Amino acid sequence: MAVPLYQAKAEFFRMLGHPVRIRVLELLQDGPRPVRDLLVATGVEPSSLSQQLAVLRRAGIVRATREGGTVVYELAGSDVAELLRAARRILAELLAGQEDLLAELRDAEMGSGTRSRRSA
Amino acid sequence: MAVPLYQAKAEFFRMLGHPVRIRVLELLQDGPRPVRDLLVATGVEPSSLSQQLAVLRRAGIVRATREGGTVVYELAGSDVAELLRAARRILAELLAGQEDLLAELRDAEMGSGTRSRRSA
DNA sequence: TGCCGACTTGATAACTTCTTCAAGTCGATA
DNA sequence: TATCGACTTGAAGAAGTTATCAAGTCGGCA
Repeated sequence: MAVPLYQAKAEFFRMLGHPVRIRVLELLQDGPRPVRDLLVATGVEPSSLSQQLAVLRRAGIVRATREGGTVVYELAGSDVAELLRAARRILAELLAGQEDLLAELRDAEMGSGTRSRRSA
Repeated sequence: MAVPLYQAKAEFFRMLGHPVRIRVLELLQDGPRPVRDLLVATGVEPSSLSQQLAVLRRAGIVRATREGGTVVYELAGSDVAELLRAARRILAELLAGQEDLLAELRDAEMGSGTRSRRSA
Protein backbone atom coordinates (compact mmCIF):
# COMPACT_ATOMS: atom_id res chain seq x y z
CA MET A 1 0.00 0.00 0.00
CA ALA A 2 2.46 2.60 1.18
CA VAL A 3 4.91 1.40 -1.44
CA PRO A 4 5.22 4.12 -4.10
CA LEU A 5 4.51 2.81 -7.57
CA TYR A 6 7.91 3.83 -8.92
CA GLN A 7 9.61 1.85 -6.26
CA ALA A 8 7.55 -1.24 -7.03
CA LYS A 9 8.51 -0.90 -10.68
CA ALA A 10 12.16 -0.46 -9.84
CA GLU A 11 12.09 -3.52 -7.61
CA PHE A 12 10.48 -5.50 -10.35
CA PHE A 13 13.25 -4.64 -12.79
CA ARG A 14 15.89 -5.25 -10.20
CA MET A 15 14.44 -8.70 -9.66
CA LEU A 16 15.07 -9.36 -13.35
CA GLY A 17 18.61 -8.03 -13.14
CA HIS A 18 20.59 -11.22 -12.86
CA PRO A 19 21.82 -13.44 -15.71
CA VAL A 20 20.72 -16.69 -14.10
CA ARG A 21 17.26 -15.35 -13.29
CA ILE A 22 16.81 -14.16 -16.86
CA ARG A 23 17.94 -17.47 -18.20
CA VAL A 24 15.56 -19.35 -15.96
CA LEU A 25 12.63 -17.21 -17.04
CA GLU A 26 13.47 -17.80 -20.67
CA LEU A 27 13.69 -21.55 -20.10
CA LEU A 28 10.37 -21.60 -18.27
CA GLN A 29 8.68 -19.91 -21.17
CA ASP A 30 8.76 -23.26 -22.95
CA GLY A 31 6.94 -24.89 -20.08
CA PRO A 32 7.56 -26.26 -16.56
CA ARG A 33 11.03 -27.59 -15.82
CA PRO A 34 12.48 -29.59 -12.93
CA VAL A 35 15.33 -27.99 -11.04
CA ARG A 36 17.60 -30.70 -12.37
CA ASP A 37 17.17 -29.37 -15.92
CA LEU A 38 17.68 -25.76 -14.89
CA LEU A 39 20.81 -26.84 -13.12
CA VAL A 40 22.19 -28.40 -16.28
CA ALA A 41 21.08 -25.55 -18.53
CA THR A 42 22.57 -22.81 -16.40
CA GLY A 43 25.63 -24.64 -15.17
CA VAL A 44 25.66 -22.88 -11.81
CA GLU A 45 26.00 -24.46 -8.37
CA PRO A 46 22.84 -25.97 -6.91
CA SER A 47 22.77 -23.67 -3.93
CA SER A 48 23.37 -20.64 -6.09
CA LEU A 49 20.57 -21.57 -8.46
CA SER A 50 18.31 -22.21 -5.52
CA GLN A 51 18.95 -18.73 -4.19
CA GLN A 52 18.02 -17.19 -7.50
CA LEU A 53 14.92 -19.35 -7.75
CA ALA A 54 13.98 -18.15 -4.30
CA VAL A 55 14.18 -14.55 -5.52
CA LEU A 56 11.84 -15.33 -8.40
CA ARG A 57 9.50 -17.20 -6.09
CA ARG A 58 9.37 -14.39 -3.56
CA ALA A 59 8.53 -11.98 -6.36
CA GLY A 60 5.70 -14.31 -7.32
CA ILE A 61 6.75 -14.61 -10.93
CA VAL A 62 7.35 -18.37 -10.74
CA ARG A 63 5.77 -21.18 -8.78
CA ALA A 64 7.38 -24.37 -7.48
CA THR A 65 5.69 -27.70 -6.93
CA ARG A 66 7.19 -30.84 -5.48
CA GLU A 67 6.76 -34.04 -7.46
CA GLY A 68 8.23 -36.91 -5.54
CA GLY A 69 11.95 -36.46 -5.40
CA THR A 70 12.11 -33.50 -7.75
CA VAL A 71 10.87 -29.92 -7.65
CA VAL A 72 9.28 -28.46 -10.75
CA TYR A 73 9.19 -24.76 -11.54
CA GLU A 74 6.84 -22.92 -13.85
CA LEU A 75 5.90 -19.36 -14.68
CA ALA A 76 3.13 -18.09 -12.42
CA GLY A 77 0.92 -17.21 -15.36
CA SER A 78 2.48 -13.88 -16.24
CA ASP A 79 3.17 -13.04 -19.83
CA VAL A 80 6.87 -12.70 -19.40
CA ALA A 81 7.47 -13.36 -23.07
CA GLU A 82 6.27 -9.97 -24.18
CA LEU A 83 8.40 -8.19 -21.64
CA LEU A 84 11.51 -10.04 -22.67
CA ARG A 85 10.76 -9.40 -26.31
CA ALA A 86 10.44 -5.66 -25.71
CA ALA A 87 13.67 -5.69 -23.75
CA ARG A 88 15.43 -7.61 -26.50
CA ARG A 89 14.34 -5.03 -29.05
CA ILE A 90 15.70 -2.10 -27.09
CA LEU A 91 18.84 -3.97 -26.24
CA ALA A 92 19.43 -4.71 -29.92
CA GLU A 93 19.09 -1.01 -30.60
CA LEU A 94 21.52 -0.08 -27.87
CA LEU A 95 24.09 -2.64 -28.93
CA ALA A 96 23.77 -1.57 -32.54
CA GLY A 97 24.41 1.96 -31.38
CA GLN A 98 27.59 0.80 -29.73
CA GLU A 99 28.74 -0.87 -32.90
CA ASP A 100 28.17 2.33 -34.79
CA LEU A 101 30.29 4.08 -32.23
CA LEU A 102 33.06 1.55 -32.64
CA ALA A 103 32.94 1.87 -36.39
CA GLU A 104 33.06 5.63 -36.07
CA LEU A 105 36.05 5.35 -33.81
CA ARG A 106 37.82 3.05 -36.24
CA ASP A 107 37.23 5.40 -39.15
CA ALA A 108 38.29 8.41 -37.15
CA GLU A 109 41.56 6.76 -36.24
CA MET A 110 42.41 6.11 -39.84
CA GLY A 111 42.06 9.79 -40.65
CA SER A 112 43.66 11.37 -37.59
CA GLY A 113 45.38 10.79 -34.26
CA THR A 114 44.01 9.19 -31.13
CA ARG A 115 40.73 10.78 -30.21
CA SER A 116 38.81 9.03 -27.47
CA ARG A 117 35.08 9.55 -27.23
CA ARG A 118 33.78 7.18 -24.60
CA SER A 119 35.67 5.11 -22.14
CA ALA A 120 33.65 1.99 -22.93
CA MET B 1 32.09 -8.90 -27.52
CA ALA B 2 32.89 -11.52 -24.92
CA VAL B 3 29.86 -10.34 -22.94
CA PRO B 4 27.35 -13.21 -22.75
CA LEU B 5 23.92 -12.20 -23.91
CA TYR B 6 22.28 -13.08 -20.62
CA GLN B 7 24.60 -10.77 -18.82
CA ALA B 8 23.84 -7.91 -21.18
CA LYS B 9 20.13 -8.44 -20.58
CA ALA B 10 20.61 -8.57 -16.83
CA GLU B 11 22.63 -5.36 -16.92
CA PHE B 12 19.93 -3.72 -18.95
CA PHE B 13 17.27 -4.57 -16.40
CA ARG B 14 19.50 -3.56 -13.56
CA MET B 15 19.96 -0.20 -15.22
CA LEU B 16 16.18 0.21 -15.03
CA GLY B 17 16.09 -0.84 -11.40
CA HIS B 18 15.92 2.48 -9.63
CA PRO B 19 12.82 4.56 -8.89
CA VAL B 20 14.31 7.83 -10.07
CA ARG B 21 15.56 6.33 -13.31
CA ILE B 22 12.16 4.82 -14.03
CA ARG B 23 10.48 8.07 -13.30
CA VAL B 24 12.83 9.96 -15.59
CA LEU B 25 12.22 7.55 -18.43
CA GLU B 26 8.49 7.91 -18.02
CA LEU B 27 8.77 11.69 -18.05
CA LEU B 28 10.94 11.66 -21.15
CA GLN B 29 8.35 9.62 -23.00
CA ASP B 30 6.35 12.82 -23.38
CA GLY B 31 9.30 14.54 -25.01
CA PRO B 32 12.63 16.21 -24.15
CA ARG B 33 12.89 17.84 -20.72
CA PRO B 34 15.46 20.15 -19.16
CA VAL B 35 17.13 18.91 -16.02
CA ARG B 36 15.40 21.67 -14.12
CA ASP B 37 12.00 20.06 -14.80
CA LEU B 38 13.21 16.59 -13.89
CA LEU B 39 14.56 18.02 -10.70
CA VAL B 40 11.16 19.42 -9.77
CA ALA B 41 9.26 16.32 -10.87
CA THR B 42 11.40 13.87 -8.95
CA GLY B 43 12.16 16.03 -5.96
CA VAL B 44 15.61 14.53 -5.43
CA GLU B 45 18.90 16.39 -4.87
CA PRO B 46 20.56 17.77 -8.00
CA SER B 47 23.69 15.72 -7.57
CA SER B 48 21.70 12.58 -6.94
CA LEU B 49 19.58 13.10 -10.03
CA SER B 50 22.69 13.82 -12.03
CA GLN B 51 24.19 10.52 -10.97
CA GLN B 52 21.11 8.65 -12.11
CA LEU B 53 21.04 10.56 -15.38
CA ALA B 54 24.66 9.55 -15.86
CA VAL B 55 23.68 5.91 -15.50
CA LEU B 56 21.02 6.29 -18.18
CA ARG B 57 23.44 8.16 -20.42
CA ARG B 58 26.15 5.54 -20.06
CA ALA B 59 23.64 2.88 -20.99
CA GLY B 60 22.83 4.91 -24.09
CA ILE B 61 19.10 5.00 -23.44
CA VAL B 62 18.96 8.81 -23.10
CA ARG B 63 20.89 11.63 -24.71
CA ALA B 64 21.78 15.02 -23.23
CA THR B 65 22.27 18.26 -25.13
CA ARG B 66 23.33 21.56 -23.74
CA GLU B 67 21.21 24.57 -24.64
CA GLY B 68 22.77 27.67 -23.21
CA GLY B 69 22.58 27.49 -19.48
CA THR B 70 20.39 24.39 -19.32
CA VAL B 71 20.85 20.76 -20.24
CA VAL B 72 18.04 18.97 -22.01
CA TYR B 73 17.52 15.21 -21.88
CA GLU B 74 15.62 13.04 -24.32
CA LEU B 75 15.14 9.37 -25.05
CA ALA B 76 17.77 8.10 -27.46
CA GLY B 77 15.19 6.81 -29.89
CA SER B 78 14.37 3.54 -28.18
CA ASP B 79 10.78 2.51 -27.78
CA VAL B 80 10.83 2.46 -24.03
CA ALA B 81 7.09 2.88 -23.87
CA GLU B 82 6.34 -0.66 -24.90
CA LEU B 83 8.76 -2.08 -22.40
CA LEU B 84 7.27 -0.10 -19.56
CA ARG B 85 3.78 -1.08 -20.65
CA ALA B 86 4.68 -4.77 -20.60
CA ALA B 87 6.27 -4.36 -17.19
CA ARG B 88 3.21 -2.56 -15.90
CA ARG B 89 0.99 -5.40 -17.05
CA ILE B 90 3.00 -8.06 -15.26
CA LEU B 91 3.35 -5.91 -12.19
CA ALA B 92 -0.41 -5.43 -12.07
CA GLU B 93 -0.79 -9.19 -12.18
CA LEU B 94 1.72 -9.73 -9.42
CA LEU B 95 0.19 -7.11 -7.17
CA ALA B 96 -3.29 -8.48 -7.83
CA GLY B 97 -1.95 -11.88 -6.84
CA GLN B 98 -0.77 -10.43 -3.57
CA GLU B 99 -4.17 -8.96 -2.88
CA ASP B 100 -5.78 -12.31 -3.54
CA LEU B 101 -3.39 -13.85 -1.06
CA LEU B 102 -4.27 -11.29 1.55
CA ALA B 103 -7.97 -11.83 0.99
CA GLU B 104 -7.46 -15.57 1.22
CA LEU B 105 -5.61 -15.13 4.47
CA ARG B 106 -8.35 -12.95 5.88
CA ASP B 107 -11.06 -15.43 4.94
CA ALA B 108 -9.09 -18.36 6.27
CA GLU B 109 -8.74 -16.69 9.63
CA MET B 110 -12.46 -16.19 9.93
CA GLY B 111 -13.16 -19.85 9.38
CA SER B 112 -10.39 -21.54 11.30
CA GLY B 113 -7.26 -21.07 13.35
CA THR B 114 -3.98 -19.57 12.26
CA ARG B 115 -2.82 -21.22 9.09
CA SER B 116 0.19 -19.65 7.54
CA ARG B 117 0.78 -20.16 3.86
CA ARG B 118 3.57 -17.84 2.88
CA SER B 119 5.83 -15.84 5.06
CA ALA B 120 5.11 -12.65 3.16
C1' DT C 1 14.31 -47.05 10.94
C1' DG C 2 18.31 -45.24 8.66
C1' DC C 3 20.46 -43.54 4.61
C1' DC C 4 20.71 -41.11 0.06
C1' DG C 5 19.72 -37.87 -3.42
C1' DA C 6 17.57 -33.59 -4.58
C1' DC C 7 16.95 -29.18 -3.12
C1' DT C 8 16.68 -25.27 0.16
C1' DT C 9 18.34 -22.31 3.88
C1' DG C 10 21.71 -19.72 6.76
C1' DA C 11 25.84 -17.31 7.41
C1' DT C 12 29.55 -14.63 5.75
C1' DA C 13 33.04 -12.32 3.01
C1' DA C 14 33.64 -9.87 -1.51
C1' DC C 15 31.41 -6.66 -4.41
C1' DT C 16 28.11 -3.09 -6.07
C1' DT C 17 25.19 0.54 -5.71
C1' DC C 18 23.30 4.63 -3.42
C1' DT C 19 23.31 8.99 -0.86
C1' DT C 20 25.64 12.97 0.37
C1' DC C 21 28.86 16.63 0.45
C1' DA C 22 32.63 19.02 -1.55
C1' DA C 23 34.73 20.52 -5.63
C1' DG C 24 34.75 21.24 -10.61
C1' DT C 25 33.06 22.64 -15.48
C1' DC C 26 30.64 25.43 -18.73
C1' DG C 27 27.89 29.39 -20.45
C1' DA C 28 26.03 33.76 -19.73
C1' DT C 29 26.16 38.15 -17.85
C1' DA C 30 28.09 42.24 -15.43
C1' DT D 1 37.91 39.05 -16.49
C1' DA D 2 35.15 37.99 -12.28
C1' DT D 3 31.16 35.82 -10.88
C1' DC D 4 26.81 33.41 -10.82
C1' DG D 5 23.63 29.70 -11.96
C1' DA D 6 22.94 25.16 -13.67
C1' DC D 7 24.75 20.84 -13.73
C1' DT D 8 28.27 17.16 -13.31
C1' DT D 9 31.94 14.63 -11.06
C1' DG D 10 34.65 12.58 -7.21
C1' DA D 11 35.01 10.44 -2.91
C1' DA D 12 33.60 7.97 1.17
C1' DG D 13 30.60 5.57 4.18
C1' DA D 14 26.06 3.05 4.45
C1' DA D 15 23.20 -0.29 2.59
C1' DG D 16 22.06 -3.97 -0.38
C1' DT D 17 23.44 -8.15 -3.43
C1' DT D 18 25.92 -12.31 -4.71
C1' DA D 19 28.83 -16.63 -4.41
C1' DT D 20 30.17 -20.16 -1.43
C1' DC D 21 30.22 -23.53 2.10
C1' DA D 22 28.05 -25.83 5.84
C1' DA D 23 23.89 -27.51 7.60
C1' DG D 24 18.98 -28.66 7.20
C1' DT D 25 14.49 -30.61 5.11
C1' DC D 26 11.78 -33.82 2.52
C1' DG D 27 10.67 -38.08 -0.11
C1' DG D 28 11.89 -42.50 -1.52
C1' DC D 29 14.12 -46.97 -0.74
C1' DA D 30 16.92 -50.71 1.50
